[in-house]
Amino acid sequence: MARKQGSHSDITGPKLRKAARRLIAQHGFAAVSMRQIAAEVGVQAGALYNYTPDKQSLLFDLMREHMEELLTAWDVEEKGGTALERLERFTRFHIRFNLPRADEVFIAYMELRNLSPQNFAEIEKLRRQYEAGLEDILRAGEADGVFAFTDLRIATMALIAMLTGLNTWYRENGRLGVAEIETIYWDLVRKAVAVCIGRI
Amino acid sequence: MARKQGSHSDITGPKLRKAARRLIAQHGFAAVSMRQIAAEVGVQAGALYNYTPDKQSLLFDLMREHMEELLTAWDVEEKGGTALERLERFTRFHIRFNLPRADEVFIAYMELRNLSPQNFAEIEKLRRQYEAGLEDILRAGEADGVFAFTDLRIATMALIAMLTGLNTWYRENGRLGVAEIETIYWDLVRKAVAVCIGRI
DNA sequence: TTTTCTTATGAACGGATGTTCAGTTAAAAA
DNA sequence: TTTTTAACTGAACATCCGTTCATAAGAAAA
Repeated sequence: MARKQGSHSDITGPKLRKAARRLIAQHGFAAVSMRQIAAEVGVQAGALYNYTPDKQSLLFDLMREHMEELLTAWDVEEKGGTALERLERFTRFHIRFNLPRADEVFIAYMELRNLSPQNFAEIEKLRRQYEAGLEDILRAGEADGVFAFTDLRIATMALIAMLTGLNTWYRENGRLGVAEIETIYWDLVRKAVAVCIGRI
Repeated sequence: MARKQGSHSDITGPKLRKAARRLIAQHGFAAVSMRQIAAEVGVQAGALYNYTPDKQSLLFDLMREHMEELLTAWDVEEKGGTALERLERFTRFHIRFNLPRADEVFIAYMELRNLSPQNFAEIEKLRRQYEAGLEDILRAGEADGVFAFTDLRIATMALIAMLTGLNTWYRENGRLGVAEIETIYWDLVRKAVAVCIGRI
């Protein structure tokens, strides 16, 4: 036996990425074998090498793809308005983009250590680019006197960690819908960095 | 050759835990072999099985040990005072406890999926116990009218994610000392949940 | 239809994996 | 000192790993 009926790279390629994404998110990159992925695709292990030069590239491509989608989607968002409006837009965007991509986000955060040094550097660059988007907003707000925090870099990282942490406990069909969650988080984010006059 | 000079279970035991902690944090549980761990201990792979029944138990014991140390240390902290004082104590405790335990925290968050189902359930129980500590404080503060948030559970998870995220970027000998970081984070935490009167 | 290109198989490669165990030697107890 | 116990070796087990490749067969082009 050799080539199967109906087989086509436009079908097998996406199948491979999907299977790899799911299995790596569930068990971890190192714990998943090429044979397991091949089985989920419905193909022998050797066939995967028509689509990726090696296992490492498979992981790297998944992560780069995700990060580039993230940056592209953020680029498309409206950019103007007050710092407060921009921060709300970032918060809602981050949640709306990440929530339906549980596996991708999980991999992007958990499998960094399984990247080769140069691949790691490239992903890290993309990630810093995204963080810079939030940092710019916070900086602008501080200059305008509407935001107040002790340290810009820490505030940036703290907010991103808070938002991304959502992915660790959110489950579809849970108690709250995405729109509600967005609003709840926006409330926390806004207050954390907003200038606050009055009690406390 | 067999038993080595100076060998003793009181020495090799801790050495094993330390080596396992470091290697698993660096490369991931699945990516680290018993032979690698043994090499770092300075022993053959077979010798490790005097200290752990299998690889899975090694991971589980590391995680349980960490979680129990965390809960014990938190139990010892003072419990009284206003909700605001209690929240500050929790914030500073969390940072002070977790920062010097980068490897343990990393493992506790990243390797959950490599636990067997019953081991996972046990670790999850301990983690929820810790989260309940913060949740109680937030609930008390809300009842007293000093804290305000839309959803108690989300506020709890958001704050923990924000605090724990610190471990992903903090480096010893960095720009800021632990005391400063504590204060900066306490500022963010306090504002995020505090009742706020005035602008914004 | 015939030819060419794509997409797969399945066996094979060397090496790594977790774990077991009989045997050996150092340390502790008698 | 002799005996017992604790700690470790080194080889072996079956199995899995990522990757390569000659080969086969379906799909597309001629």
